[in-house]
Amino acid sequence: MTDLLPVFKALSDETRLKVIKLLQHGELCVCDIMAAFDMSQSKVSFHLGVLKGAGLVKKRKEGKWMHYTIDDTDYFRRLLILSVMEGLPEDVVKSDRERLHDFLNEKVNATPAAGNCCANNAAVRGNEKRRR
Amino acid sequence: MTDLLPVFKALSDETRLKVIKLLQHGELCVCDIMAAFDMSQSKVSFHLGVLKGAGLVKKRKEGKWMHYTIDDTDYFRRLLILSVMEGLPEDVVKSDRERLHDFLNEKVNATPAAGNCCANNAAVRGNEKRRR
DNA sequence: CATACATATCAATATATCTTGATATAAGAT
DNA sequence: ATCTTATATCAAGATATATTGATATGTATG
Repeated sequence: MTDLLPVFKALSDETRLKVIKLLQHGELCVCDIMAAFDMSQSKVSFHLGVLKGAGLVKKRKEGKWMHYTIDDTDYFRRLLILSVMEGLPEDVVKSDRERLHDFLNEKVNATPAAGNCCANNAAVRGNEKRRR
Repeated sequence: MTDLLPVFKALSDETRLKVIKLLQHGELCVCDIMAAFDMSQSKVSFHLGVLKGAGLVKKRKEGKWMHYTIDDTDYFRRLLILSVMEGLPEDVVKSDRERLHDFLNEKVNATPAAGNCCANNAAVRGNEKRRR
């Protein structure tokens, strides 16, 4: 088994636990997560980087986008992931899932001419502040 | 299940993982752990406090001594503890177990007149420095 | 009761981790 | 080619956590 410490460190942050929970139902790209949590881009990237470093998520590049998923190749990590899914009550991420849902809808409907993920979405330009 | 975060936080420190590992074969008092790791008293107390706060160990008072053990009442924690026991290779704590072993021997043999745990042991008075 | 001992706690400092805002890079679109 | 978009990375500041040395508390011992 690999080094335990980085895995536990990666799991010892509320934001990252919520990111894991959000990934429960499948792949999301960075801007989906930004929209869901109304969180700045660098913050999201940072936390995804930590999760990646601990082998808890993996990424897949597709054009401009980077898609993240739960990495369930290792048994120990999968077990931890499972306990996060089980242990974090769904209502902790309720509003986040709602924002995500809305955002994904806009993506489908309102996408302009070409394949822009979120150009038309205000939550995208790192503006947690502006919105509050 | 209880709050995950404090549990993962408690596990995200090398010293505490080693303390858990050291407790694998049963109860130890604070000064045993001090001797094993050649570590200051307040440092040991601090880390035991964090583990206690996360429900990963429990304590039992006996006279002047405080004995700590793995707390295996909760299923999720027990599982994590198990992965620490399995995941931390034994040689990470090899020299610590040796020091512990020596210390426990001294305790049995050289204990003066009355029930002093470690009055006669140099490792006891918080002197990591002096020994190196 | 005065003293030694085992442990806990506290204040100050040191260190690690997160957050923010800015800039860099790479892929598409125009 | 140039501009826009998506993401990563970096430096600076903010916050959290760990370490140290000192003091406090409870318990036995002389």
